[in-house]
Amino acid sequence: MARTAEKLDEKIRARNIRIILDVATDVFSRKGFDGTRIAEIAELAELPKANIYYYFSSKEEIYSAIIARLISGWDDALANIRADREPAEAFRDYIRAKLDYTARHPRESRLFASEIIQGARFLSLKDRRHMQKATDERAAVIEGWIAQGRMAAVDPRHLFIMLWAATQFYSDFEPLACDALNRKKLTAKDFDAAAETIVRTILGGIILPPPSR
Amino acid sequence: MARTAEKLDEKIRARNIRIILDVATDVFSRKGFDGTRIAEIAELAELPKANIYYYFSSKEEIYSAIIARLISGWDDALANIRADREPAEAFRDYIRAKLDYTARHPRESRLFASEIIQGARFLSLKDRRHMQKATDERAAVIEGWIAQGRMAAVDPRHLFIMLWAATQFYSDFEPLACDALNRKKLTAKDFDAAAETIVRTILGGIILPPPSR
DNA sequence: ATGTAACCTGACCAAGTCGTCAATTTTTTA
DNA sequence: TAAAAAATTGACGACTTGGTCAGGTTACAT
Repeated sequence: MARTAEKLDEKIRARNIRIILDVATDVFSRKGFDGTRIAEIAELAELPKANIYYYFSSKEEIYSAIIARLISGWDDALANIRADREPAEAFRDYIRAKLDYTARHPRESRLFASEIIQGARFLSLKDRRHMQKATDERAAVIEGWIAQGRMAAVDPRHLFIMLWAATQFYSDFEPLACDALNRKKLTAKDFDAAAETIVRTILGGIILPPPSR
Repeated sequence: MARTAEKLDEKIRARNIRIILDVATDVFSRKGFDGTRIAEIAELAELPKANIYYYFSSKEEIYSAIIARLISGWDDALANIRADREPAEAFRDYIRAKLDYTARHPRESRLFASEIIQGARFLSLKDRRHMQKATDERAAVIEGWIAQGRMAAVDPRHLFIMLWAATQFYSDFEPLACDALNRKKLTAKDFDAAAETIVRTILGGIILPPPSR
């Protein structure tokens, strides 16, 4: 019967596709699109190379599948920027959520970064539009806060870029972050300190008012 | 005579090497190390491929030469962080200098970023130590400012990471920046607005004090 | 049991890759 | 101008790559 067939079908397909995407994420994030060999993905997935091509018709298809999968992850963090929230708390939660996500998914983060650096060749127009729309909406929220006098009048789009950049950095450029912090590897504590610094700097600035009197 | 020989030697050698490094920077920055074909470098340099190998013994040698060349560029921006300066002005000038450099050398910036993302495979230990030392020295300056009560007590190393990340972003992730700002291409005005936003946000924070009274 | 659809895979290919080399031309020196 | 040094280059070879395919096996419905 079709139902049972589909079920097993799902099981084997789903399992293999999951494994392939999983190890492919790892390799792509370390070697980039061109540096990645299908043979290496096959090896790590413990499948013959031809079997990879049974599920995916090309290297690009695997790559695109990974990108499409990870974009939605950022939406959750962005959801913190809502008009009905207190700006300070919204930004704090956003920064923490974004850092948390990037700390938990460094490979996806790096893969995406390397894709953008090389010109966003495989980032679908749909995904780009989705991200643009998300940015537009949050920018509107921030402009509302500014109009209400609850925030300084900064360009919300550049502000987003700043936050995105600061949070991504720790995963994307981990070797640089390690050097800057004198670490062999980044720990959860380092991500906490990063959140602390970013939140404090963004919210309050770093320059103290001159001593009163 | 040796002097004359060296002179012409310099001319032809220097010229070809300059051309090769120049076009190689372009290709490497767009395609990454593995994606770059020596044949393409040769074509753009208008030299036969074998001639490239007359000056460089491998693809890696070209790549490393480029990296070594660009690191010194950042030192100039960092020079703004000096103990004898007013913190606010020092940071403003640093941010502007860094953004200016990255706007003028986007290819080098991207090449470096892609090198780091892929694990800093070819970044020499010497270069890494150099960057670490530069960070250490500026961190000490900032700690001095904090001790003097001229700055909020933020972790200077995370602060540097923030500034580095925010300034690099516009070149490294230009497609994302374009999407976020609704642009086809970034202009000098956009870099000005970026500097304005970063400086204002970092220095003063974005949260206004509650209206007095 | 048996037919069928899904799944698996070793062997293969055409296209491209980096890097080499021997032979030639150009430039410099004496 | 002749010898030497530097620069140039077409052709080539060993190797790797993404992708194909025909023929096999496994899982399942009936």
